[in-house]
Amino acid sequence: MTSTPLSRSEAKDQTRRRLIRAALAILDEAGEAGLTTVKVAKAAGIAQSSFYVHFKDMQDLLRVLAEEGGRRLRTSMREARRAAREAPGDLQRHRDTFRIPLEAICRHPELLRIQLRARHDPSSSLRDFATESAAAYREHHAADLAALGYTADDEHDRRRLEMIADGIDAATNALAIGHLEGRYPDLDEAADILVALSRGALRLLRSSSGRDEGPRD
Amino acid sequence: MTSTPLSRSEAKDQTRRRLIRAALAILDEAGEAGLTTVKVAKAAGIAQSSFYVHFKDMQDLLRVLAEEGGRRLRTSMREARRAAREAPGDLQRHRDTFRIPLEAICRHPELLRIQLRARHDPSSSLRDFATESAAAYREHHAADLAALGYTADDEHDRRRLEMIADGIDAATNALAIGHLEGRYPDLDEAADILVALSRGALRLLRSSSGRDEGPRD
DNA sequence: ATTTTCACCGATAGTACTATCGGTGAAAAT
DNA sequence: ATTTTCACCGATAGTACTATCGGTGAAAAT
Repeated sequence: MTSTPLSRSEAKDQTRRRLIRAALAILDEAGEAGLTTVKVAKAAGIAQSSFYVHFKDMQDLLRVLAEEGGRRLRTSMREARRAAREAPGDLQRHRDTFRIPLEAICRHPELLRIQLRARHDPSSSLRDFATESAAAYREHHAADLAALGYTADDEHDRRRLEMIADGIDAATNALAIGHLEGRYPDLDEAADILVALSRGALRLLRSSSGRDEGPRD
Repeated sequence: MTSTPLSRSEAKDQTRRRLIRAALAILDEAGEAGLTTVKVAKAAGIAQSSFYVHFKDMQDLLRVLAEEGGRRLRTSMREARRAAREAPGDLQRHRDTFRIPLEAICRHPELLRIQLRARHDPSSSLRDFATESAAAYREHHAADLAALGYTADDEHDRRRLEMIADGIDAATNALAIGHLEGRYPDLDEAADILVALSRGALRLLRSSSGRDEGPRD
């Protein structure tokens, strides 16, 4: 009701944000194939041709979405890891290590869905982004494990760490999606499963490392 | 050079198979968005309009591909489980339980890729098929675990079994894809990781079941 | 031998979308 | 007060694809 008189650049910026928000929603609901300048512009309340005032073409918008989404996800995950480090007990800490990423995914499920889809779609403009994003997350997870004291001495060990990180990440995504689909109502249960999975894998590393300096889990 | 004179129906059947084969290849290379009657017909060596002699529309072809792919995957997996049951030793048996599905995936990677893609793509005609397929595989895996003697008495236990199956399946897919991408050259290493992951999870079940009749792993 | 069937063809109308262009009015600059 | 800028508009040419239609010749049926 209190209509603020917007400057021209403020108004343009608002329109741009409306376009991005509309695009994310359409991407989530209709997929990349359903994302057209017609739909995005209409959902944002402007003419189709005005789309080009804000973006060079659809590819350009997708690039922006990828950056935006990547930034959001990275922020979520960074917070998750920080929170996990600061958590109190040992079991609770370990559980939180998985619970918090699960929650981060569930907070913006469309970002994961869009990434998972693009990851295996050769026609997707977001494919490279999704691939790099998955690699970064996997390698970061592996580095975390190495930092916890698990062996990463030679090529073979490092590859094992990476495979474990990869497997756990995939399981995390699968359980988060199951939760979103209503199959696993309790995220704590899901976190417990992930704790158990990772314990099994880490036991493998410790037992084969020869020296027993691996951390308690 | 010895040209067999084909009957009309034989020739039609060959054309149909060429269309299906071409469609699978295009689907794998260009995604569902790149799958058009123009490309499929051209790749199969017929006129675009002749596509409609064999299929009502693209949707119809996709339905056939889904059935075909599902049949192939089910056959692969059934063989895998049978072979795993018949394998000799205990460790080797357990490793094979995972190695064989990994190999099955790597034999027809396009089927997995197509399924993974469709699974999260709301615009995909194959989405329902992919969802059902994933559910069937997950539930079958969970039933296998239950048959091995792990508790599945109440709702909670059954859900845990399903989550474990879900997580392991996701990890299996992730490692198979990593292998195909050249990151994990040795499938045995990947199988070992999966064995370790599943051991951790199954330990969880046994320890909480109260009774110690769970199988050795 | 004659007729019928049908897999395939080229042409084409219809649909959906992209991206450009000239115009407009209000904000911003002068 | 006047000029310039520019976010947005409607119209439209261009592109890619779908799906139908009438025609053709060889296989199949009679």
